[in-house]
Amino acid sequence: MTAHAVIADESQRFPYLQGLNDPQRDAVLATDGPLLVLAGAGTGKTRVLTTRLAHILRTGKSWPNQILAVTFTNKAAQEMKERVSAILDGMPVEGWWLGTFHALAARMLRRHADLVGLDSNFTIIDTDDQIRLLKQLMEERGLDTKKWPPRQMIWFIERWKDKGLNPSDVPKSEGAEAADGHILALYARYQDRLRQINACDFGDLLLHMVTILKNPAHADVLADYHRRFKYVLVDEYQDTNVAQYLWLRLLGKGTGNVCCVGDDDQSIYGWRGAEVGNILKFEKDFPGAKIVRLEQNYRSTGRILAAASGVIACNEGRLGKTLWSENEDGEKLCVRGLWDGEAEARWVAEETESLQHKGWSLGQIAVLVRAGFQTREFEERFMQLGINYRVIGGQRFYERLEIRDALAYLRVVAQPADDLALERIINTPKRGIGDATVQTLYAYARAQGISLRESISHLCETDELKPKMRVTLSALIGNFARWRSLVGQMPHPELAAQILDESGYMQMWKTDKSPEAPGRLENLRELVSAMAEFESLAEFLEHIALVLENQGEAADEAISIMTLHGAKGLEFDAVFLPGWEEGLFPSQKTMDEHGVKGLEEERRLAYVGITRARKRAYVSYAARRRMYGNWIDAIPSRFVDELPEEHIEINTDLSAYGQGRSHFWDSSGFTPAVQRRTPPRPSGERAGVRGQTESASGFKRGARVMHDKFGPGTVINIDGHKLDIAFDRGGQKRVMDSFVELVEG
DNA sequence: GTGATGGCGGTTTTT
DNA sequence: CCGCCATCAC
Repeated sequence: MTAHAVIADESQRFPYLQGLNDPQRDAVLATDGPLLVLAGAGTGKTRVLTTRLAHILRTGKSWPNQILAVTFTNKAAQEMKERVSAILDGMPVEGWWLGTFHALAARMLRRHADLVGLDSNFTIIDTDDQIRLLKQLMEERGLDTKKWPPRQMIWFIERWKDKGLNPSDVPKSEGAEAADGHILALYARYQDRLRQINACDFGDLLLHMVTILKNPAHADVLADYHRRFKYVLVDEYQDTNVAQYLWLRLLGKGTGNVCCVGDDDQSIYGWRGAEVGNILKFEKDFPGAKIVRLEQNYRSTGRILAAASGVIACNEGRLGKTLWSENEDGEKLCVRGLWDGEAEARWVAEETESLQHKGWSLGQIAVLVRAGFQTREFEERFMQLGINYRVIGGQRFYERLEIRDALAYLRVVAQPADDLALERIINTPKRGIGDATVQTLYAYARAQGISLRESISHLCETDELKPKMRVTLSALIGNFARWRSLVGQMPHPELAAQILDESGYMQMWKTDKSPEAPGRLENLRELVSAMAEFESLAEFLEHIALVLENQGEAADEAISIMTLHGAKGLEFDAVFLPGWEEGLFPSQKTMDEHGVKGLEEERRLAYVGITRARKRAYVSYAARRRMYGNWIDAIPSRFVDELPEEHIEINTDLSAYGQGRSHFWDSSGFTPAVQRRTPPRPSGERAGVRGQTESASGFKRGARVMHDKFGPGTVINIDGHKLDIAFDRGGQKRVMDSFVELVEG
C-alpha cells in the first residue's frame, strides 16, 4: 500500500481523522514515543489534542483511566472532556485522569497525604489565607510586615514552590536579604504550620507530589503510577513551571508516550514561574522525540497573521514557526493615535457601533487590555452609549467576602484543625471576640502544639478567660461540634443553610443597611443551591477550591472586555488592542524587573492579542493618560513600530505621527480636530462631586433605582448627571442618570 | 473591642 | 484617584 492509500484507509476506519491536515494527522497518529506538537495560534491545537485522545481510546491502545491528560484551566479540561466524549459517541468521562495540574495532583495527594505528614482530608487554602498565615508567622518572629509585605514574601515562597524546591532545597544565597534574612526560615516555618493545620496551598499540591514521587523510599508509589499510565498528554506546555515539569517527567518516565502541545510564542506566564525553557528543551528531556509543527492558521486573515508574525519575529530564542494561511488577506490593521484615554474609549465605542451597524455581532468583539484598571474607561463609555458589555475576569464568585466567610464556616465543620478558617469567622458576625482574645488562644495553641479549636476547649475549662468570653467561645465550638455531627445526617445544602442561619451570619447581612447587602445574601443563597450538585460537603469544598468556574453571566450579546492574559485561547471576529504605549504596554515594571526577558514576554502578549482576531484588529495608543489622578504623557509602544508597515493603516489625531513612526510627540501641543469637537467638560462639573446629594435631574443619594441593563440598585454617589450606583447584582457602576428610573420603596 | 481617619501603594492570574 | 491597612480615639 502506498502512503496515500494508508491514509485513505485510516480515514475510512476512523472518520474523525477526516478534515485534518497532514501535520495534524501526524500528531494524532504518532501515539507512541515522545511527541512535541508546536502549535501556532489558531492552528487547530485543541482539535489535535482531542482527536489524539479519542484515537488512542478508539484503537484500543489503552483504557480511559490509563491516560493522564493535563490542562491548565478547568475550562480547557472541560472542553477536552466534552469534545473527546463527543467523538466517541458520548462515552462517559467519569474516572478519567483528565484535569488541571492542580486537580490531578490533589487527587493523587489525597491518596498519599500521610507520606508528607498530612491527613487525606487536608484543606486547600487560597491566596488570602496564605497571606494571613504568613503574616501571623512574621509577627510571631517580630518581623516588620511593613518593610516586608507578607504578600511579597509569599511571592518568594511561591516561586520556590514553582521550582519544586522544599525549604531545605533552596540555595542559601537566594533572597537572603528578604525579611531581614529570615525568608528561608519563614518558608520552613510556613510549611510546618500548614502541615499542623492540615492544609496545602496550591503550590503544595504539586510540590508534595513531586517530593513523594522522587523519593526512592516511596518508589512503590511511582511504580504504581507507571503501571497505570500508558499515555500522557499535556496542553499549553509552554506554561508549565518546574514543579509541573518534574511531576510530568516523573510520571511520564514509565511509558515514554508523552505528548506535549504548546507554543513558545504564547508563553506569557513567566512572571508566575512558567519556564519557556521546558518546551525549548523537550528533545533533550525525551530523546528521540518527534516534533510536529502546526503552522497552517485557520483563524485569522492574512494581514492579521502577517502583523502578528512581524511583531513576534523581533523575539530571539524562538523554536521558530512560519504561520501561513489560505484565508484571504483581509483589511489592514487599523492603528490609531488618540489624544487621551477618554478619546480612545470614545473611539473604540464608535468603531464598535459602526461594526454593529454593519451586522457584526457584539459577542464576537473584544477589547483586550494590558492591565485590569484599563477596563474602567471602556466600561464607562459603553455604559453611556448603552453598549452591552461584559468584563471577563475580575473578582470571582468564590473570592467574594461573603462567600469566603461562608466557606470558612463549612471548612471548620469539615476539618476541625483548619485554624485559618476558624480565625476568619471567629468574630464574624461580631461576638465580642477581639484581637486580644484571639492572640491568647493562639499563644496557648502554640505552646501546647494544638489547634485553635482545641485551644478554645482547653481554655474554657480554666479561668484564663473572662467568664463571659468562656460562654461565648464554648457556645461557638459547641455549635461547630453539633454541626459536625450532622454531616452525613442530612443533605449538605440544608446543613449549610442551617449553619449560616444558626451562626447568625445570614442575620448579619439582613441587618446590614449597606447597598451591597442584598447582593451578598443573594450570593449566599446561590452558594447553598450550588452545593446540591455535589455528592458531599468534602467534595463540594474540593471543587470550590480547585474547579469552580466563574459564575456564568447572562447570555446576552455583549462586547467582552478583558486582559490580554485572560484572552489566551479565545478568538473574536474583531479585537481592539488599546493602550499600546511605552510603559503601559510593554509594562515598565516588567522591563525594569526582567529586562529583555520581560520585554520578550510582553511581545508575546502582543502576539497573543493580535492573533485573537479573526477579521479585524485595531491597535490604539493615547498621547496622555490619567493615571492615579495625574496626567502622564506617553509615547507609542515600540510594538507599534514593529507592526509591518504594509499591513497597517495609521490614522492619528496627533500631529507628529505619520512621518515615519517617530517615538516623540510634538511638544507644541497641536490640538487635533477630534479634540475640538468635544471640548473638555466644564470644570464645574468635573469638580462638582463628592458632597453632592442630588443629581442635576433630581436623583437623591440612597434612592432606589432601576437600570435597563443592570437591574435594581441604590444610588451611592452623585456627580452632576452621573450616578454611582451599587447594583444588587453586578457591583458598583457609574451611569448616566438618563439610563435609570426611580423606583418606589 | 469597635468605629473613624490618614497614609501609602498601585501589572499580568490560574489553581 | 481609589481602596486597603494601620493607627488612633472612644
